[in-house]
Amino acid sequence: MKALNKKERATLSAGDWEREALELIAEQGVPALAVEPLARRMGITKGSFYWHFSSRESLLKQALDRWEEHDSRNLNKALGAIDHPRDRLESFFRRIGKEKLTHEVYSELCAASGHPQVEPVLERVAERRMQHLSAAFEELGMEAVAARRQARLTYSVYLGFLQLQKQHQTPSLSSEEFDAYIEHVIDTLIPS
Amino acid sequence: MKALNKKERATLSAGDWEREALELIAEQGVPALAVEPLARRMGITKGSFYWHFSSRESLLKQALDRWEEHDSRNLNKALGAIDHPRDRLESFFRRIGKEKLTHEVYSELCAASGHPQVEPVLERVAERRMQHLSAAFEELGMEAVAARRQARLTYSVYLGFLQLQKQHQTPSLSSEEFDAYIEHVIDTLIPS
DNA sequence: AATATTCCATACGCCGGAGTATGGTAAACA
DNA sequence: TGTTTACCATACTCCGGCGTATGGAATATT
Repeated sequence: MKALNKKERATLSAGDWEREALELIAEQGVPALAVEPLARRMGITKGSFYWHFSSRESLLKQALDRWEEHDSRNLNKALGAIDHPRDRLESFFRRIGKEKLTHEVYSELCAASGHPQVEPVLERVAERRMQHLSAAFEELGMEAVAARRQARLTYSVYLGFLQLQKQHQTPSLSSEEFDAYIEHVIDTLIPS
Repeated sequence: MKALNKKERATLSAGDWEREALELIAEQGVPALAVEPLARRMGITKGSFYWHFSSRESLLKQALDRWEEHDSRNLNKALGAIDHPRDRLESFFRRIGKEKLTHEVYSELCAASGHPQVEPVLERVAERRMQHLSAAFEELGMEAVAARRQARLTYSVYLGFLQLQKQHQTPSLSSEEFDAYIEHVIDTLIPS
């Protein structure tokens, strides 16, 4: 009865709030991140929240920081281990299916790209990722400028896919049509 | 003094409200579409609004209808006149620079793709446009399934470009780099 | 054991937008 | 000219989120 597993903590930490905030963002978007609804969702009141955070803004900032760092580490871990650049690029697309929460959050952040807190995060993340893509294309023998263009194009495809996914206009992630599409995308964008 | 040009109408119509609503959406997004701010922006009070519309929801519906129809006519007018499918596809991308308001609205609609009123509009519009693209690719000799895939890919590039544009991570529309990028996109996506 | 600190609940005031009610004014109409 | 009718202003109520204040319970500290 008094055993506190990590689901029924006796007390909450700031990290708990941040994690829940990210889940809420993933589900309902940045504008839906409100203190009282979030508290209700956690079965608690905002009296707790304002002990851990000074404002809604500060929660958003912390949560975004956490997400960005997590995403950054993820990018290096996933792509840093792959030697051949072609495999790295391929993995970039195939990984859309995995890391669901992270991608959902990113998708919602894109939808809130006007928000002053969100904007700089989006810029840095996109820049980092395109840098990775660009480097891979250079390793495949492309000129710097051409590689950068190809990286932008490739990243656009990724962003467009996320958008179509939110509109339910994309084949199911577990269908053969999805695999065929990915195949097609890779063939089109990645030089052999 | 009593000459009523179309800027200083003696009285407002529902259409006026819809047009202003679309401009506001283009500037600040769907969530920013609120009755009182919109009224203030028009130098009037909401007493007028609730005479023309029953609710905020109904304004949004009407405005979206207007936009969708305008966009649909636009699509046919712009692409229907072009004979060769390659030119048609090329024009599809080059037209991003023109029709600024329409594209800005669309961009904001994409950002609000979760909204129940917006969702069906987005679905229909994307479907219509991809249909056009798909048809053009078929005319260029592709199989139906392949053309459809290529259309989805092409449209994803378009959507991704809009997203990057909102994040200010795209070359200026009037730069040579922009032209070069478009060129690159066309070369990559459109079979010669 | 007494005190202090940590964490949370409750109750407030403030603000901004939605929608309603009611009244006013000017143009159209009879 | 008197009276509708169309259009708009003003003044409300209601609601939901933000942030504050204050008090209570549990845990740690001395």
